[in-house]
Amino acid sequence: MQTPDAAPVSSSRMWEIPSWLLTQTATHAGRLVSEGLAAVDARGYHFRVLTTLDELGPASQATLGRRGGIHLSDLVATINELADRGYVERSPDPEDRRRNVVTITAAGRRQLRRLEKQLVQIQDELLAPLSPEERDEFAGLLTRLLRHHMRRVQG
Amino acid sequence: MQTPDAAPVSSSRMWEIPSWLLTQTATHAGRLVSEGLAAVDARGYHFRVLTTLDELGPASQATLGRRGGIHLSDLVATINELADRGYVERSPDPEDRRRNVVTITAAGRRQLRRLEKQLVQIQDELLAPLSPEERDEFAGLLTRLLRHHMRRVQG
DNA sequence: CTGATTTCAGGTAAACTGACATAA
DNA sequence: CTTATGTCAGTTTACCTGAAATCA
Repeated sequence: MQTPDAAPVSSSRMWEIPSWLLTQTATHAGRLVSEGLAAVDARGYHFRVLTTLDELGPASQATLGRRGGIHLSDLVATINELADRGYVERSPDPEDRRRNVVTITAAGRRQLRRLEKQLVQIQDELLAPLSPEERDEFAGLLTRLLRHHMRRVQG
Repeated sequence: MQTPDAAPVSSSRMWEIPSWLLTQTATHAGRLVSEGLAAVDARGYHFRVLTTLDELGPASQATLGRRGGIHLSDLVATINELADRGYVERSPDPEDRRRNVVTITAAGRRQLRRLEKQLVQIQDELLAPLSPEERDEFAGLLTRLLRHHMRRVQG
């Protein structure tokens, strides 16, 4: 048979479009994160919730959602998963009976350490081709872009 | 009532994680692209297929999928959508009866120009906080990362 | 009343998996 | 036989919408 297309992937024009470069690279990053966290039975939302809890202390779900950048509707399922695994506890807030107070457990803190360890490794894999200086530049540029667009949508 | 969380969004620790910066920024980019292309009744896959067709000339769906970075299963629906709008034509390949030959139409080329125009504007919105030199740097870093990870998975 | 909190039911785009019939 | 192609059905992740019940 003939193989009329030798090039493995991607029309040359797409490489000139930053939004395409960005979303494609993010897809690979997402895969690395998913796989790395799945190795310790977790996913991205778990880290976001646990690290926010570790930083803030016990918090309501609404607060966790805002600080962790997770929609409240998704938070319900995430908290369910974390509670099933014994990493958080959900109890009613006596001071405001609408609220649940979510608390990280000792097992949750241990799991968070595992997630952090995985994430350090994942960053290294993600940024492998870049020098330390370039990694800083890259993070700096992303931070500026992200700050700019966060203000535009839901400041 | 009290507002115990003044900060609008995102635990400080997440800002130190490049993969998080990357995927979050890509989410904003994806939103800009989706909205911008929806304004001309299109989505991301449409541009990828049309620009690849414009660059390669008539091609089989398998070739389009490989060059456009789209799974064959998703290509079927994308070609259906583009054919419904009169932007491409799908006809059997006489030389290989398994294949369809997909051809861009004149209307398809006009639509592609519209998509390109939208995308230029979108890039400007996405990269607004960066100087021209920084935009080049940013694209260069992304290109190196993407090339590296494309080889790792499906070289 | 308004407004905040939690929950549930659903919808999206993009990437992906598996299966199948057809034909090279 | 194996391999390539096109099609269909379905999953996953992250993000997002809307509605409802509860309560401040």
